[in-house]
Amino acid sequence: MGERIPTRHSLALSPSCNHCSLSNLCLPLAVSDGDMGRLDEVVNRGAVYDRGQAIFQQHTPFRSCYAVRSGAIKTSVETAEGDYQITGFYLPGEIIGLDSLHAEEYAGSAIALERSSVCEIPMDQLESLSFEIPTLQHHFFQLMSQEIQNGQQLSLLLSRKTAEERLASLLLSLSSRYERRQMPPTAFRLPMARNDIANFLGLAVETVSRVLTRFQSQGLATINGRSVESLDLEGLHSLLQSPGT
Amino acid sequence: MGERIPTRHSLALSPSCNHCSLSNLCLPLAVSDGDMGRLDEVVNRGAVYDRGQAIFQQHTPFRSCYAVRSGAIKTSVETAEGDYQITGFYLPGEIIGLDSLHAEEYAGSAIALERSSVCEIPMDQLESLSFEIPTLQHHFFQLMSQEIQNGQQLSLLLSRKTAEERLASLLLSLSSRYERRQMPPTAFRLPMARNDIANFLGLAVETVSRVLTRFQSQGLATINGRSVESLDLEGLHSLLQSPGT
DNA sequence: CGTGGACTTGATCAGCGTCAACCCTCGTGG
DNA sequence: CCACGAGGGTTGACGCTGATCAAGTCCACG
Repeated sequence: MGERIPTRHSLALSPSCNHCSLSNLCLPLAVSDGDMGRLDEVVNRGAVYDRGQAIFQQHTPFRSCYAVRSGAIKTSVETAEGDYQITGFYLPGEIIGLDSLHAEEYAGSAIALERSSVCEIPMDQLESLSFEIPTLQHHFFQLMSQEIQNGQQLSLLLSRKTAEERLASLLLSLSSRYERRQMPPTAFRLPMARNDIANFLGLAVETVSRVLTRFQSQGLATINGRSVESLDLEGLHSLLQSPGT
Repeated sequence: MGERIPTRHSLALSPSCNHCSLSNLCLPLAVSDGDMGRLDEVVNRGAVYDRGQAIFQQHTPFRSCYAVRSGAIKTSVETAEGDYQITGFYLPGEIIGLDSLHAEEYAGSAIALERSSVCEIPMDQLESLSFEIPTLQHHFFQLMSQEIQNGQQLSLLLSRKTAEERLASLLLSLSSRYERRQMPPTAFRLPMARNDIANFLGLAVETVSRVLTRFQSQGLATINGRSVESLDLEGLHSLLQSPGT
């Protein structure tokens, strides 16, 4: 259990953001080579979390955002009334915690879906740094506004789409994100449980299960537990066109 | 139609953000008196839009965010497939357009729900200015992360709440926001049509109508068209407690 | 005073949630 | 090595919430 296993892809020991294999997805893409040293001083690289462990928890003091380095993370918010909503799934190169920047406490929790490593970005230091590196401030504005848009897309999906469309959207989103990470877009492992998918998409677990088997029988994908194969990207896309107009 | 009517509350001619009656809600709260002049140079104050007019439109070149000065604004996104989702209602002192900061084009549209005036904030200038005024950059980070959280709350509402809970949430949100603006929290006018409410909350217009009349018959509010009176804040709040635990 | 859009009300219907049973997989321990 | 149990996943039957369709009313406007 507590054994130390080197993270795969040998990410673990990379001494600088500069040499990280994710440098074209992550913060480094906003920082010139000359300023990279400054970034390295601020970022704490490579903490590892096991499946189920929390990177941070709602209502604890806010310190840092985190860049996902390997694995996969889910973020969620919980209301006083006990409703629980997963707000996103994050893959390597993506940043979590941006929704808490304005507060003293984390606005939500982040849990590792599988053994994952993350890089800590202490935000007080980063904020100072971004006074000196204009492109960095600009990049954070971009990241956050992108995050707002993702939320809007999610809202749209939750209020207007059918169960099939929701699942199709999720599969296509994962597919394209894996593709950007040089991984096969039509065959991958789902890092999250059916439960998580259901919660994220605002459906019941049973519905998720049913729709996925329906996809299977329609030849849109081969799905076995968490493994997805031969995704029919075209077919899924055509599900999203509402028959309007 | 083209007649010039002075905006109410005599906001129209205020020469500086400093003297604006919204200065404790809007950008000025992040700027010291000494720096206020710099802010004034950047902000274009007081353009007026009639009901139905667009402050900006999706897919047009992004230039500026806008602070609502009087009236009320709705923002929305439209997908390629023709789905249309209202993403928020904005009251005086609130900022619109933050979701587009990262892009060349506006990610959504903003439409005046009633005759409204807004102050334009050209973002290239503001971004430069925020290098020099640390509290301003910080404030924008805060605004944006608040906006992300609003989106998460909306997602939660759309995926977990019943029609009654959604309406109750909206009424309570408006109520508390009016209160912060020194207006009565239990009696106000709804600036938006039933259609807009329905779209925003992911319901059919008919459902909105039915639920509102049900509220009325339960004594939770007196609702007549767009006028809301004697809101029972306690009662509405108790609707939100899911009977869990 | 008349017209069109916003709003309400009623009847019907279906998508998806809920409840319940079952299965499959994998890790644990005898 | 196998038995067991627990958690995740699938499948089926049923009912409810809210969408849809269809009239009808109210109101603001010209």
